[in-house]
Amino acid sequence: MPYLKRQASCPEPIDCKILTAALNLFVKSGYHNVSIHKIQEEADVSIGSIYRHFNGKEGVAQALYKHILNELDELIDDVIANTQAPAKQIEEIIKQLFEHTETHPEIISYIFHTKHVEFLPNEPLMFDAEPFTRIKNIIKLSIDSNKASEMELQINNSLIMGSVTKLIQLRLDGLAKKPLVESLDILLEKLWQGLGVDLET
Amino acid sequence: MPYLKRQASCPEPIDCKILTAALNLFVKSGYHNVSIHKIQEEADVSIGSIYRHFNGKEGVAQALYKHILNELDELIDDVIANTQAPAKQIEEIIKQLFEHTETHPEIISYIFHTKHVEFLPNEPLMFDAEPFTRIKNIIKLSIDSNKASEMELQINNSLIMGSVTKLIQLRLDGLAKKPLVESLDILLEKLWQGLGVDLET
DNA sequence: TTGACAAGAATGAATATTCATTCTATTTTC
DNA sequence: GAAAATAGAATGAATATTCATTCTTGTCAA
Repeated sequence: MPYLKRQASCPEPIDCKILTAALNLFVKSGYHNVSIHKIQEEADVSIGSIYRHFNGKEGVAQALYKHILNELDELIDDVIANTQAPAKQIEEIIKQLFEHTETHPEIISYIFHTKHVEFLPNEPLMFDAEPFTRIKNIIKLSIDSNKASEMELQINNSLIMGSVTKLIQLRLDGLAKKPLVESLDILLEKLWQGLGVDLET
Repeated sequence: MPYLKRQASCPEPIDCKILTAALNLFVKSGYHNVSIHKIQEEADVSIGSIYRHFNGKEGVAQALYKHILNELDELIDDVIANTQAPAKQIEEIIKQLFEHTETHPEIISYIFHTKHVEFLPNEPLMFDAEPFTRIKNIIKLSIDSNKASEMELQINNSLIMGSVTKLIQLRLDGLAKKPLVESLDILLEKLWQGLGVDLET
């Protein structure tokens, strides 16, 4: 099973094999271009097992989705636990995302480069999911927003998460030559400047 | 003898009917969830015609893609013809995109809310397509970039196009309550501020 | 003006294929 | 040895594509 943090243990359990295989295939070809049979082949398990564990293809995609959102949520927990100022928390979250783009591109791709609605119609839109609403809140806190309207909050959020998402996608598509962490400082400088945030480092 | 006016002649040409139907269906359900038969039904033409005109489902999607990229290209032509300063050109392009999001949401959605690689594997990545490389160039011109590195240009581009894309997607998903044009001024202010661009209006 | 004829556009039933799912047999685990 | 897990061949529903036929339109001879 793909973990953001932990290493998978030695005798890989069958459901982890399935999820790992599915993740790789989904990311490479897109959900609809991947058949159960391909997953079965790649994971080196039987079709029966896939049905027993996940009750079919959509079940696999859904389990993956929830698993990864969970890990993202834990990542945010960690950042919050170890960082004080909201603005610093945002910086750290972005940094972590950029790093994971290098070390776990499939996971990041499944989050940031996939249109889940097209195969998980019953899941809430991703940016309504827990980790992203939390990020939105931290952004709100990090910017002096006494008199900020709903609309302005949305713009701030779009500036930060929009540019981060765009960079991640460029990198995943091979259009960004260097690891994103190298862009981090410049990006943050421009972001905070645009948003009028003063950081007393 | 008085006679009823003939049915309005000039019936919509068949390939337009097909493209319009396909666009609506693709945007609503996603390419892979739309069958040729649904297109046939929605367009009120025969399956044979779809094959005659576009040689199948993928052909329809491809024709749509090229058609829409073309229109976007023309939009940029217009803006360039009527606006001097690059920064103003960018502003106008963003404004047009925001307006089109209200008046032609399907078209904008097909551009900004679709993963084309998953069904048009032979088309270049969208942000490598003509209109977007042109936008990238205008952005480059609009920002004093004598000493700007490749990386910095990419960050600038991500800030602008990333936030614009994000806002458009929010609006298309119904998560932005008001038309985006109302956000335009604030967005531009923050963008230029972040990018260090002075506008002598 | 009329009717015969040709060219090509449109039709949609029939076909071929793909692929998710089911089901029974087999193996493993405790 | 019972229960749980795994296997993968068989099934059939969904769906892309083909193609023989019908319809439309334009041309030209009588």
